[in-house]
Amino acid sequence: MERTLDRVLELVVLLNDDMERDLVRRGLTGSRAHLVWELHHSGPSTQQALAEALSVTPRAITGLVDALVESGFVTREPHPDDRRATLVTFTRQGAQAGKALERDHVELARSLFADMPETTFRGFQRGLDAVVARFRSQRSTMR
Amino acid sequence: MERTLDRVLELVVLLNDDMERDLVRRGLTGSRAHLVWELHHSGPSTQQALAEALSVTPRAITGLVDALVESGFVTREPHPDDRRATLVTFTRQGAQAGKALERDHVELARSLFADMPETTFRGFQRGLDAVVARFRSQRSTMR
DNA sequence: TATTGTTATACTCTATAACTATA
DNA sequence: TATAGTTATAGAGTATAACAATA
Repeated sequence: MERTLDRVLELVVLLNDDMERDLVRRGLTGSRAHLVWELHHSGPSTQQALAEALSVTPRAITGLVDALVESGFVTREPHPDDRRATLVTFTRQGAQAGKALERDHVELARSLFADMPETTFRGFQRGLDAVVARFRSQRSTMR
Repeated sequence: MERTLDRVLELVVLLNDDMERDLVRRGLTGSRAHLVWELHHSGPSTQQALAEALSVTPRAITGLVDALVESGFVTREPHPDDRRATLVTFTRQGAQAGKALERDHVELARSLFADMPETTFRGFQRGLDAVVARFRSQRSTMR
């Protein structure tokens, strides 16, 4: 079982490195890409909403948005109903980056699983679901 | 396939959070724990060797070792044959932490897989090996 | 009063570059 | 010359706390 855990941890490293390469190519860091990814799926969002989505303090979002504004991925637009809030919004470049990340994601899934024998893939899926389910239940027990 | 990749990425997050909790309990950060883990498996090491093992610059090792010295996990001992080098060496507290990490690791493997049906576990192993093998070959192609 | 986002401050991890002591 | 490790400097990401503007 330990060997299997080590193999999982090896996969984590390989995945992180691979995804990081894609991001750098797109002019993003991991944290900024996470924000772009969130914006891509949720549309224009308040920084508060982003803070919750990324599980990070509002202060950290300020920094990430500052960086993404400067590099031309997003703008801060006034919130129509709440003058305290801003809506972080894609520029054209940002929207393109969001779509590119989506494509990279699909491509990664394909490159990992596409030519894997059907039964192997099924077995992997089943075990994976079991592990995640077990983890989730442990976690909800802890709180 | 995308759903499966998402599930893998969910597992990555769950694993990171879980391991992070263990480390904090032991008074370590992720990077420092990585160094402790390496020392636990390799014994007293030069900072150069640690830099290569952690895939990080020597400068980063200086910082990590400084922090671990200050918190009482390691000491810098003179290298017997090379007066330029230092041997980063466990204190008693550090050695205990190394063993504790080892126990946490075994415990994690158990909690993940112990009561998983044998066939599910086998299927998971097989798929996992296939994914990692595919990743490794891709990577070696790239260099 | 509560919420949104900011400034102020600090810590961790990392990198590059210049330098010292040794090999 | 080359190597081991340091100082100097910088940048990214994160956190807490105090604060301004608005709800």
